[in-house]
Amino acid sequence: MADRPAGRRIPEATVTRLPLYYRALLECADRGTETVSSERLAELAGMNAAKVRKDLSYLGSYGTRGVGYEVEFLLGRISGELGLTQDWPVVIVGVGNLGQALANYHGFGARGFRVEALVDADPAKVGEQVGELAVESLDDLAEVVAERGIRIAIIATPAPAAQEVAGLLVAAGVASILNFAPTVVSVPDGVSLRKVDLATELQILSFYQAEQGNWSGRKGSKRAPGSSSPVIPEVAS
Amino acid sequence: MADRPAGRRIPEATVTRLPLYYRALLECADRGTETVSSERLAELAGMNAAKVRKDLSYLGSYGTRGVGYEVEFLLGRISGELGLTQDWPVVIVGVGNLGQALANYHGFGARGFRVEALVDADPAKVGEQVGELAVESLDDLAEVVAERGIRIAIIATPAPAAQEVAGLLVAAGVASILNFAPTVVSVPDGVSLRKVDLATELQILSFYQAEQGNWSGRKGSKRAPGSSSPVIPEVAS
DNA sequence: TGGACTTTGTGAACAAGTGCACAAGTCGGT
DNA sequence: ACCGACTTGTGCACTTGTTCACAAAGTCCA
Ligand SMILES: NC(=O)c1ccc[n+]([C@@H]2O[C@H](COP(=O)([O-])OP(=O)(O)OC[C@H]3O[C@@H](n4cnc5c(N)ncnc54)[C@H](O)[C@@H]3O)[C@@H](O)[C@H]2O)c1
Ligand SMILES: NC(=O)c1ccc[n+]([C@@H]2O[C@H](COP(=O)([O-])OP(=O)(O)OC[C@H]3O[C@@H](n4cnc5c(N)ncnc54)[C@H](O)[C@@H]3O)[C@@H](O)[C@H]2O)c1
Repeated sequence: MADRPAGRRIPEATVTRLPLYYRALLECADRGTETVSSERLAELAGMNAAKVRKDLSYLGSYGTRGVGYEVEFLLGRISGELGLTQDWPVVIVGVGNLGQALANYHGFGARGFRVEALVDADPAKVGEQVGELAVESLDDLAEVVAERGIRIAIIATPAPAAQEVAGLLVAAGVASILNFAPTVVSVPDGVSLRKVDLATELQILSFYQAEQGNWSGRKGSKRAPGSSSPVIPEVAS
Repeated sequence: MADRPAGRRIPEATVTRLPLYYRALLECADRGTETVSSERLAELAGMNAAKVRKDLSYLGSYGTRGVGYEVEFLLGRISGELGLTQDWPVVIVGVGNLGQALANYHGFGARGFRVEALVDADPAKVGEQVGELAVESLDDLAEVVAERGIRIAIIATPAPAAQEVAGLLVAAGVASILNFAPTVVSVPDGVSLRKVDLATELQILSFYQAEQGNWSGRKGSKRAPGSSSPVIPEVAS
């Protein structure tokens, strides 16, 4: 009923699912669907209906009983909450194998982000053109970040450089970091850090693989084994 | 005390952390450290000591009070649990931007995995050499998987192809899939699925960014905002 | 207008995960 | 032997997340 979000705090688990709903809703919108039920949305997002409803309820009561949720409206609501009403400029530090793949990826734009700068420490790489951007020097990082109002950074350097780079980024004013280097990076309080670690993911899969056969039916649930956080909570330095 | 693991079931949250401890222990081993305390290990893994101890206790009681854990022994114990005593052959399906970066990545070998085959649907790509491997045809997927005893696959195709590819993989005998395509993929019971979604990660960061300033001190904890699961539990089809 | 049907929103039970705090071991020195 | 310093292992309280199940609210149609 409350048309106002009110002062609730959105649980962390819910936040991690909002992007999923967002994606599912975009699909609906593309198809021209006007409204979705929690059931349908759950199906599209690979989730269950009760969870969807509870999650959405944290944003306010925007559903209509007997009907469902208005796709366009909910999209606006979620993108507002996620801060996707604008395109965020992003800097990628470390333009190697992975950094280049990310730089060439055109899937970010559709999701609220724009790779705005590429930075590398290797003088041989600086000046090189990758897609529509030229690689800039690590020495100019602070300048690049400040001038273009960059708040979000992706670290794609080798592990040993990651912590140092993170420090530079924070000093330059970056407040959110996505780290691909397989190492623990700490950042001061007030900075968000998430990480993606391929080897870790594979190892988790490997664990359940090793359990093969006897994991199925675990706890009687139909839940697939590999789940939850590959991203560990990072504590302030 | 118990030298035997006994019949405990390792909690999911713990499983996702074992690779972290593993990595931290490898560092210790490299440095020649013989034993680590839970405190030290926690520091290296970006975790807290109590959690480390509790997690390790699920593997059995392998610490020595007053001393800590024997690095080599614990490494063996964890790699055993994670099934890393052998190198798992992995197939990458979709050799585009991302697939190539992954194929060229030499960080897997050090962590118990070996990219054994590259598969793509594009005839123009088939036969192309990427690193030490030649790209093979999607038509030969089943054969490739079967012949080389592949159990783990990485999907790096465009989103629309992901579900179909997953189906083929499962049919071919793959039991664990790591999906990079930003779409929900379902697999039958008995198959593990994890996903990595860049845009989702960035959106989560964006959420906390939007909250900037007022999230700090949330609940009085020092915890950085971006945490928990970017990987949602996938349910069997 | 009314009644059958659909779907939301949420309280409450349950399950999982986290962190504290401390007893119980272990060690090295005396 | 004993002591003091140190560190594990874990019971317990607490927090967070998930699921159920149902009343309330709305639609649709006759
Ligand atoms: N390539 C992959 O598929 C892949 C997969 C998983 C994880 N990773 C991780 O991602 C990171 C990058 O991997 P990669 O394969 O692209 O490595 P890479 O060696 O190809 O590229 C690293 C780049 O970082 C640059 N660099 C080094 N130190 C730097 C610094 N201090 N500041 C800025 N740039 C610096 C190097 O010049 C190089 O261009 C690594 O930590 C790797 O473990 C990569
Ligand atoms: N490139 C990135 O940095 C990046 C980042 C995040 C997510 N992703 C996701 O990873 C996936 C791959 O991205 P990309 O940039 O490498 O795309 P890409 O277009 O460069 O490569 C996709 C490859 O998959 C192949 N392919 C298409 N259909 C196939 C099928 N049915 N079977 C096997 N192969 C098939 C294509 O021939 C192509 O070689 C996409 O889903 C993308 O959204 C990519």
